Amino acid sequence: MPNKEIILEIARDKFAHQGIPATSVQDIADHSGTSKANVLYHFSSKELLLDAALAPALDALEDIVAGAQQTLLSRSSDRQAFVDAFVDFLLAHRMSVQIVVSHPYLADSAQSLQRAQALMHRLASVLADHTADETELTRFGIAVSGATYALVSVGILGIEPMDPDKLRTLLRDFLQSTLHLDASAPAVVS
Amino acid sequence: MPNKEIILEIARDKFAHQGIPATSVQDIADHSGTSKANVLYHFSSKELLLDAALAPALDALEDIVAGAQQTLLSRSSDRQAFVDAFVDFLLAHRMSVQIVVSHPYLADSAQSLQRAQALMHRLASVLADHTADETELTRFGIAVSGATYALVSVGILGIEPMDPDKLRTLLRDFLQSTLHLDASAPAVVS
DNA sequence: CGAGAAACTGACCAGTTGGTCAGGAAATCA
DNA sequence: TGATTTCCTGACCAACTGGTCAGTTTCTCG
Repeated sequence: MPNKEIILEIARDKFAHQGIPATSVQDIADHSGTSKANVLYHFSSKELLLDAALAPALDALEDIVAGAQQTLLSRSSDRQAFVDAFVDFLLAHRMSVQIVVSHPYLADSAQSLQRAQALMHRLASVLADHTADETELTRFGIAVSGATYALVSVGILGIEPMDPDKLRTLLRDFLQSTLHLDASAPAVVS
Repeated sequence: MPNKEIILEIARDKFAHQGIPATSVQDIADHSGTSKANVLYHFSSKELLLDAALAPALDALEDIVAGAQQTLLSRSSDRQAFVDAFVDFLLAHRMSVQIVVSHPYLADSAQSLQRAQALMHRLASVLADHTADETELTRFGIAVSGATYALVSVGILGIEPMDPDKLRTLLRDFLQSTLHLDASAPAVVS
């Protein structure tokens, strides 16, 4: 495994668990067993390091959004598939998701966070059936943020992380009901 | 209005919107129209400033938790009242709530954040009917975190803050359903 | 008025931040 | 082998961090 990937792994972990501003390049370097100068040699700046760390997750999210946009989620099976894909995404990229969600205020100081925000907005629009309805958007925000919380349950409540399978089921049920995607098939066409 | 209160107001706003580590005492001083030295004269340290800023919210939460613990939420009306009180709390102290929720990783570096964590844990226990059931705890986490998100909807999605009344209704409905407090009255006694 | 307390300030401190740079190892390739 | 590129480092920089302190202004109250 190349050293670069290790640094990214550590960076994700630190950014997620200590917050971006509280995580110094020095810090990441130390835990990666290298020097600060080397980290900056590979990634030029702290911001670009963050961008590199979040890139895989954002690419994955991009795919999900594109997929949802294509099917328009009109059929029940489409929506079912979407939720599954989204939950898989959350679990696969939990660190990155945690980073993005817990730093909304840094959106204009880091490109990747801005990109993430734009993606979420697009996804919300699709889910809200292109109406950009205020309530529906907020509901989506609740669902995503809440689901994210479950991922990092070590957070506020200080409880231990759950069993992955149990978590996956919980998230699926939660999203299904919150997004009103569980019932038969309410009107979706504009 | 005494200058001290202004500083606390600014501090809450800055801590909530920029994050605690990214908000310097200098920053707060500037926006309060005073000097850094004066801020530290009143609050001794950044940490104690944070404690002072969060105190009102934590006191209010303490009351809510104590109330819930007393009634044990066994009657439907009790639970109804709890949700109402909790939503009122969220709306009244949205800045403080945002601060606490978005800085779980600083829990051991600030007393008030630790206290907040303990309070949430207590509340979760009461809601989970003293069973400390893993799933139920996580569900509570989802609800609180998700509801909090709605408060700061300027966050990820970059949408405008909602009309307070609409928001209040949305939060109430959301909590009711997520906490399974809406139906008649499932068994609660141990 | 005048004394004492409270509020407030600029200058200063040691430590840390992100970032640069000249140069040393290590790998690659002829 | 030697030349070149890639990887990596310590030393250094200006800017900023939280915090201290000696001294000044402003308020309070007799």
